[in-house]
Amino acid sequence: METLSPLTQRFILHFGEMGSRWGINRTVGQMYALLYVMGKPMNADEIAEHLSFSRSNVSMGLKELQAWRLVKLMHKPGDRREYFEPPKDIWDIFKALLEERRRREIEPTLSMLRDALLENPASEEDKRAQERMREMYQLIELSTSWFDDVQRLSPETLASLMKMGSKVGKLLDIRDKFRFSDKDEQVENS
Amino acid sequence: METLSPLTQRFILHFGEMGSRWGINRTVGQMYALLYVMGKPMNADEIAEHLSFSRSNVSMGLKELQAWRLVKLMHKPGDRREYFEPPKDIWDIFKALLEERRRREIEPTLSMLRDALLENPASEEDKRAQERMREMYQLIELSTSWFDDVQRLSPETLASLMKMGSKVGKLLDIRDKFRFSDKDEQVENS
DNA sequence: CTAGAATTTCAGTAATTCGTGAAAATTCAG
DNA sequence: CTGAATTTTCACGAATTACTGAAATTCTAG
Repeated sequence: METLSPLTQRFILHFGEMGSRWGINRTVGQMYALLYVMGKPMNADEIAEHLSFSRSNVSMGLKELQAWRLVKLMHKPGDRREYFEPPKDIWDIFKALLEERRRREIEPTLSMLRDALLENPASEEDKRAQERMREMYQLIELSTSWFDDVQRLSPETLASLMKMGSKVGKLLDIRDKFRFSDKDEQVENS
Repeated sequence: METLSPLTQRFILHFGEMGSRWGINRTVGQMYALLYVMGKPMNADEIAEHLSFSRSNVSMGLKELQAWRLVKLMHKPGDRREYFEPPKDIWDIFKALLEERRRREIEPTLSMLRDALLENPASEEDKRAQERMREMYQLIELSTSWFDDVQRLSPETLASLMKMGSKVGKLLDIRDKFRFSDKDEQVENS
């Protein structure tokens, strides 16, 4: 850690602290921050060296970062060791993060709700419970499938979409002018 | 817990398990699930009773849920105890969740990055580090301010936006056509 | 193949987080 | 005011999670 500039150190320490809030642990957060800020491939020993972690901890951490697809494994010619680096395009990082989070935090709930909704209610209490669950299911389903769709957009389109901000709402009005008299062509198709 | 139907129990237990992934703990997750699925205001003793938690744990948990704005405090006339219930509109829950998460998980990083970027680089290493930080800053800034904007939309607009999915991208093309021409005269030929 | 270089596994300890009960504080009806 | 009802605080043991070093495994140059 003393091998790094104060600026870099602060960055890394911050990611360590935040790590817990993000569902990864402190050391994994620091490892990611190091790789990100250095912006060049590093091997496990270098990481362990810079951060003064045990070699085995680094190994674990890198495995986790790979599971999150936040780092990629690569090799240098003539060097047997494995090198790691974050995706160069920050949008890829962003997407990986959202996607993985969805897989871990949303998907299991969705499938649990699906199951619960299939069951037939044994009581009035169950009926009402299922009603609540259905609301939840529909919202999650809607927002994740929206997310799927949007994720397929190119970074550029995505960026300009975001830059528009709430003006996107106004676009809906414009779009409505195109709607002519087609019945089911309203929201689903355009 | 035995006072609840099996269906409800499963729902609650699931939220307990997921709790950890969501950055809240098991018991808080269960408390929320109970309140959500019952769909009616409950007081702390009732919650402790149903879930067999200590009264003090329920008190802590409710405080945390309030901090997340996932439950509201209310009173029943002629009853001194405090009752809790989740917001009735599920969109409000959704927004509260996103907003709070942003406040806790994003905001601190944003401000750390702002600070780091103000500093003037002491070395080439710092220059490159700042460059990486700037990329990150811009992405986060862009997506959170977008989120701010979108959050202001009405639930209906938001819902139809989501239902459009990636077709929103196509709208951008339409919009571009307007940008380079006059106004509503374009409408007829599409 | 083999030897050593590189990585992973894992058992054990350290550190953190959780949940409880007892006690303190707050609230409000009378 | 008073005191009973209600809620909150907090220290402590229980449970979970994180990190390490040693040993095992995998890999590849020769």
